[in-house]
Amino acid sequence: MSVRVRIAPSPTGYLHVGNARAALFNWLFARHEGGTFILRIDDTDVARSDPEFERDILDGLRWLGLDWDEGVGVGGPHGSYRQSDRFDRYRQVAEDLVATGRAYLDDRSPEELDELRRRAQKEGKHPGFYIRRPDREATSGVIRFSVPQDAPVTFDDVVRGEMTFSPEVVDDFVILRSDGTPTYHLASTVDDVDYEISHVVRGEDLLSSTPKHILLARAMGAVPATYAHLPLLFGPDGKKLSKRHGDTALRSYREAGYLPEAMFNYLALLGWSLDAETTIFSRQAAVEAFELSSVSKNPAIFDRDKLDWMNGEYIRTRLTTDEFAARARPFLERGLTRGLTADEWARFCEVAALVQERVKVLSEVVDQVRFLFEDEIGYDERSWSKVMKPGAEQVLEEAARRLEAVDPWDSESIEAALRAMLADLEVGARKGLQPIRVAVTGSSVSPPLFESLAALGRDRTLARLQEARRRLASGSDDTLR
RNA sequence: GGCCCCGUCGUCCAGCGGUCUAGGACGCCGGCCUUUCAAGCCGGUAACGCGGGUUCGAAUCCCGUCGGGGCUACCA
Repeated sequence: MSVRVRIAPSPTGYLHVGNARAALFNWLFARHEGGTFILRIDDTDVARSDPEFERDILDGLRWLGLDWDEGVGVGGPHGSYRQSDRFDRYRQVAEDLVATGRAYLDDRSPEELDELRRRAQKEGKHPGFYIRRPDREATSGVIRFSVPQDAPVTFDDVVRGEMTFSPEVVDDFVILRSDGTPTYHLASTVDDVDYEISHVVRGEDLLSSTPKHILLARAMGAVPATYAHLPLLFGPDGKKLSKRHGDTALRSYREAGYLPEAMFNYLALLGWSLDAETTIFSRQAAVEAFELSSVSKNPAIFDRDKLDWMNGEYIRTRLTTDEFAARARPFLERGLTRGLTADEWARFCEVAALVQERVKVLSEVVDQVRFLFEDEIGYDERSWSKVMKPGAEQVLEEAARRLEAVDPWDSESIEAALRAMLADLEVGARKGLQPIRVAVTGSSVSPPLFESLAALGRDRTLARLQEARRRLASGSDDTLR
């Protein structure tokens, strides 16, 4: 039997990293098995669904490199892959189930239902214990699936092993709302059956719903899919990853300048490993090694620190300097809130290699090179007070004098001139170079000095040394930032 | 409350009865390198929740316990 898996996000929010990971595992499984990866949009919640979210989901999956073979955006042999287009089909299934006695119309009020739940709770039973087919016949209301009470539901979960649920804890769940729209359980299961999904690979939060899906599929006369429940993703507090934890939208990582390759690699490691040693691996290597059955059962905490490290690793070892510069450019221009001129772009490219090994995310680039593009740099107060000690004035003056004469204006000549100055003044590199760094870049932290000056250009360098000296002389703090 | 899942360093992952004085990665700490910051290199810190079994032998199997989590809607 060929493998057909799907990811079925509901467009009620931006693509969540948890869903992205579920998509990733489905994709890995499909690619490893030579199967089919399907994208379906579960928009049965018409009120909360929004096309913007659907677009975000598609963009996010593409960004991660998870291409799908069938589904929204690419089509396929099953017609629409959007559930809102299939409401008639779901309604038909629900009605058929009623006709064959496997489901029933229920017009009990919320109050009556609540009462039944309370009673069950009080008796220490499952809340749905008393919510079964009532004696009276209804002619309107919701349609509930009638859970057969004669046998437990057993299935073999690929990651968790054999699961058994006794029928009294599976409630007679609603499959069709009173307004005629299907619930998730119905729509999802009908689609899994209709689209011949072989494996349902999803989050563990749906583990307890699985008996419902199996029962429904069987009632439709189908063989239920094989199920595999992935461990959940937690925030640092050990709770299911949610908005409270900050960035749960994949797009925010994309916008912060994480590389899709790094994100892919990191996500793959949450609940799976290629082997005992390997941390960094390619998509291809992951596809080759992936086994659904070796997915971990433990929930995983999303660790931003490790992601940051990994992204830095990808930036500095998997990207050529040209690639880095090109990928950094949009982030740089956004940070600067303007486009770069050809001259400025060249200036950036001069120091790109040095910046490349210093950033963890692309959005940090602008902080490293802002001094190259903005004249009003201001001075970081702490940096200033740390280096502008007695003797700094002399260093700045001397540096200016010597830099004026440097020819050609490149990092080698600049370094030679400044090192000669250090020797003549008999000051160490730390003491002699830091004031220059702060004067020119505004901060005691910057890319290497000589290359920075070379990229900045002689005129700007001299002007900044001049400005720093003026400020030093006046004792003014008007340029502090 | 009911049902279900999970339990190895702070975090992620390895370990599938002996090779474990428990391995890798992030983080953290220290050192080296060094014009700052990074990076790099070297070294270190740190875990089998607890209690019973089973077994010649358990991180690995079983039971209990404790802890964490999920579900419990006319959301998905």
